[in-house]
Amino acid sequence: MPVTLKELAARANVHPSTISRVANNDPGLRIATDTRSRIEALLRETGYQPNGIARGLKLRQTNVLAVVIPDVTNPFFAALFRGVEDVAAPRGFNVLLCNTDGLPERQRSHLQSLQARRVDGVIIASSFLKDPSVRDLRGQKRPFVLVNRFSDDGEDPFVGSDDLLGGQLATAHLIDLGHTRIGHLAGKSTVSTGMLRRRGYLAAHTAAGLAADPGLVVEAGYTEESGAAAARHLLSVPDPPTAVFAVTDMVALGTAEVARQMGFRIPEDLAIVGYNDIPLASRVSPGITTMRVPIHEFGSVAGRLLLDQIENDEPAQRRVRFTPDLIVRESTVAGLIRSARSARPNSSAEQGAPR
Amino acid sequence: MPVTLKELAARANVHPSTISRVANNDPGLRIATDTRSRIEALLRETGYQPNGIARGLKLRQTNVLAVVIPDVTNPFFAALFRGVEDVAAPRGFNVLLCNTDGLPERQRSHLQSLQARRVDGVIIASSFLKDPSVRDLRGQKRPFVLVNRFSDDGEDPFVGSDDLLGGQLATAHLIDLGHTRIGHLAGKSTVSTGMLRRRGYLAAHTAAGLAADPGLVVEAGYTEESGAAAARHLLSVPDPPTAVFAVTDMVALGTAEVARQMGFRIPEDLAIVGYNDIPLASRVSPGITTMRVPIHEFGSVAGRLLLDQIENDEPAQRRVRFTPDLIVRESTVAGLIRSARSARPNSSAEQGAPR
DNA sequence: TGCCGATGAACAAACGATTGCGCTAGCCTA
DNA sequence: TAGGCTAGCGCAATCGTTTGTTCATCGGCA
Repeated sequence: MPVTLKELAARANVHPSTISRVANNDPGLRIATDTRSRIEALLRETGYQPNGIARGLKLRQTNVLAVVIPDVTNPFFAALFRGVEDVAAPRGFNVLLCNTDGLPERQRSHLQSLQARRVDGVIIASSFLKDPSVRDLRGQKRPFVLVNRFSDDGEDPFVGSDDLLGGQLATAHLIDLGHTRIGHLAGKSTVSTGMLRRRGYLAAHTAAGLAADPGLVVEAGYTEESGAAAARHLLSVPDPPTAVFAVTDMVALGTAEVARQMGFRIPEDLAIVGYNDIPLASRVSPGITTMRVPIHEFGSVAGRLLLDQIENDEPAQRRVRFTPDLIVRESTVAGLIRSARSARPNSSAEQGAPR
Repeated sequence: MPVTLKELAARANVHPSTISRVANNDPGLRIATDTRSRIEALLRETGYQPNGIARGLKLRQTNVLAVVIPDVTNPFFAALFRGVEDVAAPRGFNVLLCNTDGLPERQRSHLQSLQARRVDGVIIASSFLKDPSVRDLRGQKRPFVLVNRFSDDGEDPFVGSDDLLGGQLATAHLIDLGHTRIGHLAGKSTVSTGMLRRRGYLAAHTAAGLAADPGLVVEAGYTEESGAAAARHLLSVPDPPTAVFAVTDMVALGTAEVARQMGFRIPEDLAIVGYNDIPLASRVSPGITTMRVPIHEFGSVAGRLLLDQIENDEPAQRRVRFTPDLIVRESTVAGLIRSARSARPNSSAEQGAPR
């Protein structure tokens, strides 16, 4: 059992409050030098660590953040989390990780538990456009930041990419390559990324004077498995598309796998574009053309936004949106020179800037 | 600000303790039915949630676990974490995630912070053979479980694979293929996995009556980058090996990349075996031959061991070791039929059993 | 009527820290 | 020598729960 203030006080023949002030380096504390050194010696000797629970109760601050994501085994969310922890740890915050598997019910129960725990702030990367959980959160005083997906078109603090533009650029790339029958393995229409990227897909068609075939848009979810299932469906229609824009790289990977199984050559029979540029996208063969977003930065910026809210006690309703960059690989263009430089994320590449 | 017991008590004209007992469904509580229903209505109406901090202070239990790993963007550790959370969440525990990047100093500071926070238990996957942090942990009363790496040959609760056997099987596979000059991109000798897999590598040589060339063993760390650097080194010697056993799949991936750059064909000029069978191993081309271990189960078993310790308040000094399975892919054997079945993790495959 | 046992709920002491305020010396000054 | 100032600490309330104990009331029974 760790030592308490009371025990130390007994050993030093002073009142607990005195120890507390010395340990916390209370500015403006008037204390005799010998008393202070006696106490400091005791603190060192015992390695006293204040009980964080008691401290939290008194100070109404836990120094704990929480990150709520669909699934940390998805590399996108793992990188996101690192971004958060990298800014939180140096500031003395620990971070809880909650996986929802995309289930609203699990998200709700996690958020409820986090509320009971009185975490100081929450970062949510699993929100829906209409999300009771987010609405509850707004009602509480608890600071939060949405990442990647926003909710309700609200004015909540948010960090993510310009998904409308991203969807448009991805699709325009396929149009530029001469494709006219372009499919879309869409995200859920209940999720902002799904809605906006799909809208971008349509906008690119309009801008090019092309008519998008509604039959070529199928909802594919966000996992590799659901993507594969949707792709199997899409590629089985009588007149299949010659190219697809997948809402995420994971969906693109599932698609590539299914396409290969069905005898499509990539990119000759089917060109594929993904989204996010997760590390996997550049490692598989063929490399997946994708929209690069600064994933780690999503996390670190969101973390900073959250910590500023917490420490300055201000609403800080900022919204940060990064512009995604098209990264062209072999899944859309055959015969690319696959050098390390072009195939792997390149740190000197131009990153989208907040605007 | 959430509602407190005291406020509810005022509204219901009863003492806070009465509310508490009703909320907690205190068995053996004698209470008038109308009082009870009045309180229950109030609880429902206000959606009362006890303050977890205050609760934790009183009950000396936080219902928080912590997982300490090198880096969650490494898919191995991400899967491990999921295993933990999947058993912790249903039991009402939240899980803190701490990344150390393999630095003892960061591990120490994390563990100190976790101690201050009074987490109920810790799972460590980043321990060293001689690890002051682990020794400190033994000194505390705080339950913990080591995963993947153990420490000090101690009797700490542990979940991992039989690394000696794994190293032996991996190397024997290369010997079986006819290789006689086999390199080893070793883990750190300060880490149990590094030490044992290297020992297994040597044992396989001995068993086959082969002499291992000490010049072909280089320490490669655990990241792709450090693995690549070590591989560059190893492959530059005058008489380079025709095969290597890499301590992890990440190191194997770095090796493959470097080998390709240096003009080695895989597996014709250089065969590569990894360890862990992370999802990436089956997705890259050529697929990486590796030793499969049940990663998710590492986490879930460790979580269960830890929770049992916490809830039953017993030491539960169990050690669980899984036997790894050799998964052969194209990085050691050319011309394999790359079907989905053989290239992707197969859930019906025989998993190593605890022994 | 008087006593006893249930019954129903209040009381109060924790848990371990933080912090505004009050108290007691000692010293200086007038 | 009395009064006041200040340095150096102690006091005690507080954060929100939990839980052993006590207390009042009431009905029943002798």
